Amino acid sequence: MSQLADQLLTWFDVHGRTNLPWQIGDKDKVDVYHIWLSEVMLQQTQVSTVIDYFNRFLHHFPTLSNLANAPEDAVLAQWAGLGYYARARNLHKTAKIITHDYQGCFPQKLEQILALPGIGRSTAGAILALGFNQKQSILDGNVKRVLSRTHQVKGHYAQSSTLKELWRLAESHTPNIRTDHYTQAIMDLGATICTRTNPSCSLCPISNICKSSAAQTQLDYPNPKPKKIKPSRSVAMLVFVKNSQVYLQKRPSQGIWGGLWSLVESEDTPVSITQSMHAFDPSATIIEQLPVFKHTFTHYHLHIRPVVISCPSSSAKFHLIDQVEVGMPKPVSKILSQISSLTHIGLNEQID
DNA sequence: GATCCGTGGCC
DNA sequence: TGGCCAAGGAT
Repeated sequence: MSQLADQLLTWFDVHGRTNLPWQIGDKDKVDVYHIWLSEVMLQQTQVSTVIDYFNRFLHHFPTLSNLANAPEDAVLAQWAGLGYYARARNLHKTAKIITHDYQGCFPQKLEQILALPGIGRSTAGAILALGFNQKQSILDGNVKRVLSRTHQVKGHYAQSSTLKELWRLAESHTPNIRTDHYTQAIMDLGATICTRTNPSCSLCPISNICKSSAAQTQLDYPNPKPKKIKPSRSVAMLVFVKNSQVYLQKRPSQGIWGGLWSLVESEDTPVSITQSMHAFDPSATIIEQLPVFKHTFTHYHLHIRPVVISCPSSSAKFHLIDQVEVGMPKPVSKILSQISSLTHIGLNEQID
């Protein structure tokens, strides 16, 4: 066993996290469904954010079979607000595949798991290591940070040569025994000791073999990615209102907010807004313009102008604001919560 | 290899 | 305030 793994396992026995929701299973045995769900939720998402979503999701879909048989809208509704919605759609697809192709039992071979939608190399390794104690490696953000510091790996993560070297190191350190504990341990170290800013090297169990610690260059690793300017876009969101209800439409599965229900969008110009609202309902009239606000994605800023529009003669299908059982993007639910508080357009009045 | 894909917390 | 990025994967 590598010295790093040995010292990490010793540290884990005292300082490792053991109370995360997905670490607790019946009969002291983890549930692979829970491990898989947590790993997908944790992709590019911090533990503190995931915990509430994880518990609520499991409450709605207690078993993999429940998930497979649920409507996609119900799954997306539980994912709403968590972001990266392809994860939810792929999770649902994979649940169906496991139900139909694997008799409901999670496959235990790397090639089988890698073939499932939404599961890449690192998530596959995590499922096998944490769920089945197989000797498989992971390379998530924590492991990348720990290993790039320990071994002073040059280059940023987007470079394939850097990833290749980090994967080589990750596999070289993965022990034959207690792979489950080691996998949890190196993630715990990255999350609690070897943090991105202000790492606690004095408390680190592997500082004696860490090249960055010896050279006092911890903050130089991982090397930062060259930064890019985020472009800005503008859009008007049309809130069509009728009898205390709003109009929502399901977005295509491809692209931003795929599969979620959102407002009608228009180019943010008076002419375009007018055209769009009259195309929806010739008798539509603007009730109110709410303040423009900014929503920032990973790769661009979006300036949103909500326009509240009355369309009493529309025959489209509307939704009761407080009874939307589908997934909505964060800015849309934000707009609807503002609408709900507007007393002067009658939305807070109950109707029959 | 580069880009797309969400959101929230941190400093 | 705003840039940064977190238990990545798909194309």
